[in-house]
Amino acid sequence: MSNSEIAIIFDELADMEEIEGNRWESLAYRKAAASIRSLGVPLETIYSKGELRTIDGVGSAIEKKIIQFLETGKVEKYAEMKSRYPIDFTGLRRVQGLGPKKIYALYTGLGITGLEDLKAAVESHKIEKLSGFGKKSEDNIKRSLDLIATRSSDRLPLGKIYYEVQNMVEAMRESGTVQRVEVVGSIRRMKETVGDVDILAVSESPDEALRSFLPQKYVTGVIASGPAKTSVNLSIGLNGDFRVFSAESFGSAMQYFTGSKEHNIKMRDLAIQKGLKLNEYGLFRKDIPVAGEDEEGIYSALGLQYVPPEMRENTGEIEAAQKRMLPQIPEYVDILGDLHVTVNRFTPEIIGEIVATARNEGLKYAAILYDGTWVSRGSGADYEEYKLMLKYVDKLNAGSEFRLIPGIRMPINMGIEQVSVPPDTMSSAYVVGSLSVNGTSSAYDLTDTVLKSIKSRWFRTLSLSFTEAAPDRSTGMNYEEIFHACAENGIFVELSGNPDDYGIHYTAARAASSSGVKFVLGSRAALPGHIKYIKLSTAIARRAWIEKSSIINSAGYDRAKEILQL
DNA sequence: GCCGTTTTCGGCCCGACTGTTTTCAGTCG
Repeated sequence: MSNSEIAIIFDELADMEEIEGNRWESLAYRKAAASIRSLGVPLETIYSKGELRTIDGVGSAIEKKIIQFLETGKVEKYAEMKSRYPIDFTGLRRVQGLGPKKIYALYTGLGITGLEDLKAAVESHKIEKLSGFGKKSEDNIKRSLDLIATRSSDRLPLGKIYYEVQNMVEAMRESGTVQRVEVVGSIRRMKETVGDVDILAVSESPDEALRSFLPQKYVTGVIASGPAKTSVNLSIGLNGDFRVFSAESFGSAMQYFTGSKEHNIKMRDLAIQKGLKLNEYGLFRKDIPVAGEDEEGIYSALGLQYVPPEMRENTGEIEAAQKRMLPQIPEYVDILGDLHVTVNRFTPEIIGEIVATARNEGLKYAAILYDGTWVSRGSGADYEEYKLMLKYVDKLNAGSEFRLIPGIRMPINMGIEQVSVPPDTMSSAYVVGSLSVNGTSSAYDLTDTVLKSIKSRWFRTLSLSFTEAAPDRSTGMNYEEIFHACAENGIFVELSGNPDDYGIHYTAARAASSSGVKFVLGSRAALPGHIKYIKLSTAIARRAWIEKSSIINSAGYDRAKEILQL
């Protein structure tokens, strides 16, 4: 029973209430669903502490439904409504342009209950004859269905598109037809998954700008085009929204389109309380602009500390900013080293490439982790190679400002008792204990394995990775207990934003910050070219509200070595 | 259905765009 399961139930309740015209109930369910999705802890845990009502958007009625779900696996009201609307809302809402009302119209008019029915109706051209729909609607539905068929999720991992989007924006800047271009939306917030690409530009002639500055090589189709906005299909597999604003409004436009939606609702509410009005064009008293040119001015005019984009999820950041108590999260330039670069084979060429790439990323040091599974095989060849690597690193470090920290990565389900190398090798190397969670083991077993290994203290840093790309890594593992054990035993926890290898979710990391645990950031680069993912790892720390002082890599090489006890 | 530093009742973000029902509802962010 995961949080996302119950979030889906509330989202569908929202859809059904909307069909029945109960707008506010719908809004309430929608809000509760979003809140539950952004929790870092299982609802069970919150329930067992009797704290369900502390969740934003959960009142007495929704609390009852959550309890009912946790205790019986069902929600009565949902079952009752669903019997009247036997429709796969979750599936059908993936289709662009279909909301609750249109889905209901498709159901009553054509008996469509899911994506399969919809596809059949499109193929037999029944949609265009349906009242409220037309030829264009049918074409749009068909296009969206084709897109859905090519992928399992409507969102892509940030790391899979981040760097291409940067290139695209760079091309726009070079086009010279606009004065300024910025990426906003979930990419600016560095959300783990991205549903679309939002880009803003400054130009005095918006019409012309919208026509001319889109780099053709990235655009595969146009969805909508108005005087202030153009929506397109991008070659990277997502839709892109481009908007043009004047310089006076650019800050408020950035603020508005960076989101999140929930953060903005709270911001507007705050503005109203102060007798102001906030929209994408500025912050106004009556109709006189108070702020809007830059984001800082808007936050400041509302009596808030500046909130970094990564924290804008309405999970307490506005309240903290009012009290000027936002944590000191690290800036991207504060991270001086990458503490997880994978080395499967040692050659001077590979090491040279790692050093060159890391320097290029602005780093001062990197930990190169040799795959330690050779230990269990007890074979000598790899151990000899590892020793060669140590010697080579010593030589390299002596003559360079850039430093390497040699280390070993060991699977943690392989205890220290199986380690057959001399103990001094283990104690002099930076040892990372890793566990890859594939979703087949039970949550209890996993928690137990991890706790046991933490207590045996044979590694310095815990590195968890997940082959399941579930958005909340809802394995049911007891992160709270794991992080507390880490803090108690002086073990660090690794955060990684590598898109090929899901690390600990930011919500789990944030929930753990009260345990006092310290964090290590790593790119988990398997190839030198992936060292750039250290930026995505930093983003996770920022989203998790982790203080710069709790991150080992924000220290320089000498201090970091000291902390790692090397 | 939720929520409260003017409220326990009466509000609840708001503007852009599309397509179709020729004046606006539905969807999106």
